[in-house]
Amino acid sequence: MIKQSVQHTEASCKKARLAIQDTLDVVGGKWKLVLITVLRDGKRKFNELSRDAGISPRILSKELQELETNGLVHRTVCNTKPVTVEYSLTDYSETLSEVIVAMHKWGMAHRDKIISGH
Amino acid sequence: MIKQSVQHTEASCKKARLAIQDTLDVVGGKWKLVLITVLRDGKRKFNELSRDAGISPRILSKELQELETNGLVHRTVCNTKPVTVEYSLTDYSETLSEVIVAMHKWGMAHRDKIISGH
DNA sequence: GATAGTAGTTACATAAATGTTACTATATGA
DNA sequence: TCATATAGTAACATTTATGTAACTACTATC
Repeated sequence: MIKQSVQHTEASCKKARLAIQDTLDVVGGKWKLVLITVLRDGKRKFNELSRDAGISPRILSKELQELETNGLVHRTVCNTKPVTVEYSLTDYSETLSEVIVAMHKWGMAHRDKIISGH
Repeated sequence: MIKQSVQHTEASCKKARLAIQDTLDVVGGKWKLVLITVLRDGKRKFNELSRDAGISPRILSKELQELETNGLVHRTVCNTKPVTVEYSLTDYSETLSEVIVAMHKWGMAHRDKIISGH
């Protein structure tokens, strides 16, 4: 294996940090990735999400709006007796797969490491 | 390609969410991944990190302690004229590679998407 | 002895995130 | 008319994260 000589300017480093901060802005915080994980299992109604994720309506509403703004979640109003609203993942949210899988794997492995006592 | 029938209990979903929250606990927030990214470029002294990452000593100190606790960063006191302290990544921090690379890639792509107007 | 550099810490202040409770609006059926 | 269900929103409280400024302890050099 040959060690690549990577272009490594101060600017490129700054960009890397920005990219990571961008990702954290969109998907960081306590709930965003949790909601996405739940929705990967299938669409949910507002109250279902609230129950399934254990998140209060106020925060849920805010988080869903932000996810919608970033094109990750789609909101559908249904013509039901009392109006229901279904939230589902967009196709674009698929682009987050790698991130989610990587974080899932790492979280499991790290927990094992901690439990086994380093 | 065959669609796998994945074991998909409520418990396994809850675990997935926990794993992701674990990862966010260790590596989320405004600075942790930024510091790791900087340190991937090589070890730094305390003040260098403060300057390079644009983070105040108080927060830097706290973040470094947490990273050390989680086995991601190593702290070395050097026998220099005024004592200096070098911070570097541990071997264990390598396990975060996938997460970091995935977040880096996604952040860049998402920024491009936003700039190009969806 | 005074000054300056390194690595922090302390006390204080502010900002951001999250939580709790109660409420609105709409509609259905008892 | 009253109770119930859905999807939120509003007002308020609390907790957590982050920032700022000044300070300590140690040592070397002027």
